[in-house]
Amino acid sequence: MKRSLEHITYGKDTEALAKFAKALGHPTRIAILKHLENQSCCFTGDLVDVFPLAQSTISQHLKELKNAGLIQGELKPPKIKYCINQENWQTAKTMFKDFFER
Amino acid sequence: MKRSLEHITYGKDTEALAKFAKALGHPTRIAILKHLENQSCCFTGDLVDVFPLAQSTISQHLKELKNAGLIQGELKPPKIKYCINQENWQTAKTMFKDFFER
DNA sequence: AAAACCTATCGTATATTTGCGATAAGAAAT
DNA sequence: ATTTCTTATCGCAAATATACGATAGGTTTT
Repeated sequence: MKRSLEHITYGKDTEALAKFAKALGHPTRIAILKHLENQSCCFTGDLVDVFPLAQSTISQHLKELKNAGLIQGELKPPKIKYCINQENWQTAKTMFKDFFER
Repeated sequence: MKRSLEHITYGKDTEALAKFAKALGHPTRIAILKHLENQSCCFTGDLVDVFPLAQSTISQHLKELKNAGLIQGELKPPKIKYCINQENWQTAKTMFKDFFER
């Protein structure tokens, strides 16, 4: 890349929406979230059993969802319970809604 | 990648939602769509003037949005008028809404 | 203390995305 | 017919994403 351009920035809302969308832009992550919607919460191991993916791969997807703020992990030794981050979930919901409503 | 796994497939809706989300997962594409929402339609050249990106880059983003079905191009020689694809827009809107509603 | 269990992280390989300039392709105007 | 205008596509380079196995880190159990 010859990105000499000084890193274009957009409005805060534009960046935020793109970030959420990016996190949702992989079928595995959608599936994980749908699973979380049903269970409300679950452990990493549960997902490893459900999906034909390596444990490290699942962990990586969870990390991205966490970075995007869509989920959060609660230490439940020796496991980690992942839940949907309600606050950010609502934010994302509203942002998508407003975006599509025009 | 050692993707020996025979290409995991998910439910149709999961794949479709991920595809929409992926297309939305870049700030430039969000910005383009927001622009289209205001103007309802516009030409490639308009966008080249608005964004500090090469014409080829804009064209590529438009291509991805078109592939995702979010926009459509109408031949208006010698230009091409891009508009939001109303039908798919509604589909996407509903899919995101249903996804976030739980 | 050692073993077992669960999850994150590292290192690596490959695929995809993003961006650019250059060029091609099409129609309109001269 | 040539030039001009507009957009798409090609070829390339760099960054990012995706996936895996191996390993590390932390707790609990034995």
